Amino acid sequence: MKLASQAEDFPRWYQDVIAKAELAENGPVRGTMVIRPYGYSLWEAMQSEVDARIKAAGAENAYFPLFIPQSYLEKEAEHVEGFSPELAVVTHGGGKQLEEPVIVRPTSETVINASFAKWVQGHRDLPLLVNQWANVVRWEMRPRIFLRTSEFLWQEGHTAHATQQQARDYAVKILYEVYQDFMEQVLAIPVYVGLKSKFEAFPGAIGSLCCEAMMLDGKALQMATSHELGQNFSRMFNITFLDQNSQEQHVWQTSWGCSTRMVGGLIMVHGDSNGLRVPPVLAPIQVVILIVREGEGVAACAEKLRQELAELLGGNRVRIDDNTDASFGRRSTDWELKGVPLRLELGPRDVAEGVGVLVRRDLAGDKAAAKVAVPLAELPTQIVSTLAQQQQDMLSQATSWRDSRTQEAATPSEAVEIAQTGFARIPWDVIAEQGEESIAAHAVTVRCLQREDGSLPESSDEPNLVALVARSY
RNA sequence: CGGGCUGUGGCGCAGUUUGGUCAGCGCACCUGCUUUGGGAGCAGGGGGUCGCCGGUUCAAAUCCGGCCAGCCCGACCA
Repeated sequence: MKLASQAEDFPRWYQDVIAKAELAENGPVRGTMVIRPYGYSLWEAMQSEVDARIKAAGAENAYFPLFIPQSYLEKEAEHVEGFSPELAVVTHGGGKQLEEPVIVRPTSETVINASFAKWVQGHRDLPLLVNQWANVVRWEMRPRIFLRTSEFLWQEGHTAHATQQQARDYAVKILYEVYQDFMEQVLAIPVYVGLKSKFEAFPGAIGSLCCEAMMLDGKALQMATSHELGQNFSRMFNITFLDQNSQEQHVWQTSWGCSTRMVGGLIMVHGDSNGLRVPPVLAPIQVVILIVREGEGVAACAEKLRQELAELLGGNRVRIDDNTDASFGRRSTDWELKGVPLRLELGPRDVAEGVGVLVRRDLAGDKAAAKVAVPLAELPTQIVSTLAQQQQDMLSQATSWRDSRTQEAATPSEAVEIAQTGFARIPWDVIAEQGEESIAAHAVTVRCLQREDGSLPESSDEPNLVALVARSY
C-alpha cells in the first residue's frame, strides 16, 4: 500500500507515515494516542539528548504528583483562566465523591511551587533548578496525533532565582543551550527563536520565549518554550527567602518545556514520499545491515561489521535484518518507511567481491546517488563519515526550505498572503495589538517577535521589532 | 463547539439510488511448495451481529429517527 502524496494531501500523508512506520495510533479515548515501540524509541532518543543538555544547564530531575488540588490552580488568576477550558477533573475516588475535586495536571507550576515554598528558605537555597519528565493532560477540542493530544509526554523545568535578571538569564540559557541546540544539532530542524506577543504568552508568565519551526506544508510548529514567570507564582505560593541583608524576598521564576509534539515536527520537516527520514544523531537505529539472501560467509561478515560499527558508533544502534523469508523489496521499503539513515545491503555476490552496498536514506529520491559499493575494509569508517555528512545535509536542506519560505511583508494583508506558504516577516509596529486580531481572522498568528538581527528582545514594547507570522499547528 | 465528508474482518474499499438472489474485493494474516539484488508467485485456509440504539417491513448493510465515533476546514488552545 502506498503512502498518500505529500503534495496532494499532506494531512493524509502525515497519518499514513505514522501508521506505516509503526510510530503510533489513536487510543480508545478521543485525543489519546498509543505510542508504538518504534515511535517510542524516537521519543527516548529525544529524551536522552534533551536530558543531557538539561543536566548540563544545572537542573536536576525530580517527580511531582499527577493529581493537583483544584484550589492550587485557582491561586494564579491568569493561569487558571488559561487552563480551565481544557482541564480533566476527577470528582470521584474510592467510590465516593471527593470533598475537593482533583485536577489531572495540565502543567505542574502549581504543585511544584507548593514544594518550592517549603524548600526555599535562604538565598543559599537558590537558584533551585528542577526538571521532571511526565505526562500531562489537556482536553483538546481538535486532537492531532503527536501534535496535539489530550495526554502527552514532556519535560517541564521549573526554577527559582534570587533576582529577575538571574531568572531571565536562565530562561534564555535554556532556550539556546537546551532547545535550539537540540533542535538543530540532533533533530536537524532549524528554528527561529523569539519572544511571544502578550496575546500568545503562557497564562501566568510575564514573558514567553519559544522555538518555531517550518513544516513542509508551510505551517509553523512551536517546538519548545521557555517562560519567565516573574514573581506571579512566588507571590501566590509564598516562595520567599532571606537575602544577604536579611530581607525577605519573593523568588523570581522560570518554567520551560518540550514534548512528544517534536515527533510530529520531525515527521513534517524530514518526511518524504518514501516515509520518515531520521537524522543520524537521533536515530535509534542508525544502520541496518540487510542480508539480501543467505550464502557463503554472509552472516559472519554481517556480524563482524555489526560489532565493529557498534564499537565505533557507541551504543547498540546497528541492526541486522536477516529475515530472508521476506523479499528484498519488502524489507527495503519497510526500513525506508522507518527512516533508518543507512542501509548496508550484503549478499553472497557482495561478499565474493569484497564489498557492501551502502544506501543513504536521505537521498532516496535520487537512487543513483543513494547507492554506492564500498570495499568491506573501508565500510566502518565510511559509515561513520557518511552518517556525519547526512546529519549536516539534512540540517542544510531543512534550513534552505525554511529560508525559502520566509518572506518580508509590509502590510498585514500581505503578511496573511505570505503566511499561506510560510513565515512572513513584518514590522511589529505595523501589526500592533489590534492587527493581531485582524490576521487571526485569517487563521494567521504572530509566532514570535525578534529584533532585526534575529536576537531576543527584552520585551514586546521594544522599538523596531520584527514579527514572524504564519499559520500554525 | 460550528461547517463538510465518512463509518462494512487488522488496513483500504465495493455493495445502499431500486429492501430478498449479499456478506464481497484488494492488502495483511495462517499452511504448503517455489522464490528472494526494489513492495514475490501458485494452491489451500481462518477471520466481519455491515458504528450503536430504536422503528418500518414477511424480510434491512440498504428505508426512517436518534445517538456515537473518525477525518478535514474553522473556533478554542501551547
